[in-house]
Amino acid sequence: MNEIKTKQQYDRKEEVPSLDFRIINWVGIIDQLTSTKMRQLLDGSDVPPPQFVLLNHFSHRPEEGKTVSGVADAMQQPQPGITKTIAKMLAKGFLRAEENPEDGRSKTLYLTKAGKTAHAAAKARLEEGMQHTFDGWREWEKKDFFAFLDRLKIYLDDHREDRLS
Amino acid sequence: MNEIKTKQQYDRKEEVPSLDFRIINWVGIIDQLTSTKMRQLLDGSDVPPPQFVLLNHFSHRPEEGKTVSGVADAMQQPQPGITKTIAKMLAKGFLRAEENPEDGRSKTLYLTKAGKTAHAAAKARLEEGMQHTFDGWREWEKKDFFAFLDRLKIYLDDHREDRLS
DNA sequence: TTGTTTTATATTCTTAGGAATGTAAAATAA
DNA sequence: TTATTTTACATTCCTAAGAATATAAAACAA
Repeated sequence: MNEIKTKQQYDRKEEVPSLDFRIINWVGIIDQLTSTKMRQLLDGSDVPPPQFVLLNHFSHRPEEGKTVSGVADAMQQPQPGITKTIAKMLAKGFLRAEENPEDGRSKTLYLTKAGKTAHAAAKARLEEGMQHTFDGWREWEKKDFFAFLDRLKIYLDDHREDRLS
Repeated sequence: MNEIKTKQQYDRKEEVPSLDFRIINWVGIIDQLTSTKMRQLLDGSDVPPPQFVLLNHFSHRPEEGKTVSGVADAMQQPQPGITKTIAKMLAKGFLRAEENPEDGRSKTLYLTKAGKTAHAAAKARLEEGMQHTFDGWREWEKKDFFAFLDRLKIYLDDHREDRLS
């Protein structure tokens, strides 16, 4: 991305994208592939992928209540989408909402027993289906890989200008 | 993903996902962030992200014609979505379709001059907007990072069962 | 206190993606 | 040759995600 290319180079028959570009591109492809896999693995369960992602989030420190906008921010997604997913999860009883007596606008969301159960079942399916993904990887390789991902994520996170609602 | 956890461990207050899971998860977050950035950078241009991705593909060996299903396969996306995106690109003149005299079912798609121009403009916007993403990275780090991504991608690619249409 | 701004969430609209299915041409089988 | 299957692409329907906006409560300012 930060290479300056001459017109000459652009005109080559086969254009080779920069490493920067390819990294971003590969991340997109991997996300595509894992999302597809995840959808297949969760197919037929009562937890579609968007809800699994939220269940995942709620499982992290489950005793703490979360707000819609808090979840939206953590998920780095626009609030309206989160509202809709949460509405479905409330309807299914995976979450429960508590009115906030201090502030009539907001409500606090908690994972229910049913939500925990659904999450565990979905997670088991995914773990089962993806257990061989990193076969052959050394532990340090996974750590190094994750460190690269984290470094990139932190940069992108720090430099995004949306700061969702 | 391939760690076997005891019930005991699952019941801890704060559940720490395995490294495998976190890698997949981080990829998803990075894709989310870069997609958002890309959408913002291309906003107002005549090339929305899905079309940019295809223009990118067509720019690679532009002299070779491509078929709808060939593109769908390369993009690892279902064919109907590709058909729709290509229809828009044909309408805008970014692509041109040639009948195949040998086979009345298929058609061959080529990038037009207008398509090349649109692609170059969109690419310049993206490069401009993302040029600092890898500031501070050594070349070997990017190479190592890409190698990890590629290794994971190859595994996922080899083990997907969809084999789109 | 009244008017304005900010904050939390909900609703609506549009586009994109995926699943299922349809159509028509080509390949294959009987 | 005729029937069946396969292949390439198109269409339809549904869910999801993003943009814009609405509503309503709280905080703040005059």
